[in-house]
Amino acid sequence: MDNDVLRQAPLFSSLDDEAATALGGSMAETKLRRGDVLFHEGDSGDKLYIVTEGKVKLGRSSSDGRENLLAIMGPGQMFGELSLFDPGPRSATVTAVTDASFGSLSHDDLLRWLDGRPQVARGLLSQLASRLRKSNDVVADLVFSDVPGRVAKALLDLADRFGRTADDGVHVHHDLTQEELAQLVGASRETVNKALADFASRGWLRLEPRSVVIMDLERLSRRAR
Amino acid sequence: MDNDVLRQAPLFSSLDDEAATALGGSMAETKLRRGDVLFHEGDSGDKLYIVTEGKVKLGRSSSDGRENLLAIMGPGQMFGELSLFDPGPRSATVTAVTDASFGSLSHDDLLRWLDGRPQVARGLLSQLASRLRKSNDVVADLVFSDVPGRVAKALLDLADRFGRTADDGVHVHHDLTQEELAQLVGASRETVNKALADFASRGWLRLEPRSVVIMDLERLSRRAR
DNA sequence: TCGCGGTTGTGAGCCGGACCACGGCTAGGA
DNA sequence: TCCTAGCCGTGGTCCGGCTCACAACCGCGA
Repeated sequence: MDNDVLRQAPLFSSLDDEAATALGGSMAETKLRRGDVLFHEGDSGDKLYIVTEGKVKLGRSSSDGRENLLAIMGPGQMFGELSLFDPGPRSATVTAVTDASFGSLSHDDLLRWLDGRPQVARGLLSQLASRLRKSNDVVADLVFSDVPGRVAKALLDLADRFGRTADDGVHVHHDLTQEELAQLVGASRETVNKALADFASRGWLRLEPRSVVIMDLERLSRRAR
Repeated sequence: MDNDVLRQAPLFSSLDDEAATALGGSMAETKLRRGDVLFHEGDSGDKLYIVTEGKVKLGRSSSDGRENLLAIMGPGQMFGELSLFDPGPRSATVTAVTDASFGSLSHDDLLRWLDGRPQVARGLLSQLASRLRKSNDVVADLVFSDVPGRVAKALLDLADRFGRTADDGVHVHHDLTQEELAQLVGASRETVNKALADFASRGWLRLEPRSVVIMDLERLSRRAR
């Protein structure tokens, strides 16, 4: 396993080298191609995954087939922890949006790890707490903001995590289709497209396939609030 | 502190008597009257609270003053844990919906407790995981369901936690005004009122002030999905 | 007893955004 | 090289739900 990437994960950042190496040793590696599904909502399974390369989407679908994305996860981020501590089927489907690889850890291995190392438990708790805070923020956005506002916020979040600053703006290769972006903000593809077109016509950003270049972070942030 | 109520809290249910008594000993007690605020969104503070009596609402408000309720908490339920593990200001305002009392535990006391007792850490993790799962469900409902559907779901949840079954139906003294119910499901007071009136006219429930009697759980559940 | 603030019931009008229907564009496979 | 499948851009229509407006009601304190 690639220790450097593991160390990016908030969960492991506080571990000393020996501990990180030992934990890395008990992890298995998985690889996926764009579009491949790692597991489906409703599946059983108790593995925890950490993205080492690429991006995945966590999604759920309604009874009539519509989709909603809970999150996009990139290198260093962790998912699947719900099934570890709140037993039950997987609550979301995980699909690769780019070719991607992961380290995985089983329930048993992790629990063995937890008992001796209170700082790992502390790390997991703060990880979950921060996820919960974010999820509550998403709820507030759905209630308070309109679609353009939510699109702006999503772009800023993606820029924060995946953006590279250049002299013509922040390049964000989010790797999402507008359809996926729409599912992420809980809106229709058409409405999201119109919001993006509007932002572009104001000169706040430039659209590229599966990618945007943000030219005016300031105004975009204001629109997000 | 009242040990019996503490034992209802999932967090403490697995503790033996000695441990529960010891933890109870380090807790302080707080009481509030209906309408009183325990703390505001944005306040600093690192206390964890457990409701021993009554109900509270956790809410956040938008910049333009509108409100949104994240949850209603009753006896045995815990809140304020976010500030424990994800340092930062309180993310919601907590207000008493009925006269209420709480036990509280400080950050330091809890951490002292955590180190020696892996099963408490396990309990906290599963508590947070379950909260996260619920929060994700709320997001899905906001995206997929219409207002009557969300109202039905909220009533069923309240019935599950606070309802008493009698021969004329399940009596749910939720203690919420229709305004508060509306904030809980992310809709306007008027729309919620119309949804309730519609359910009542179909004979699924009977409306009473700050309370409902559910007469047809079956159909209400179907409407919720 | 009489207001009076907070709550509940209900109608009218308007608007954001979903849904539908295209047409153009691009990339990848035969 | 063309053909096809997925994307992307953009109009038109319609409807759920928000806002506004007002009336009835209930309990409570002066």
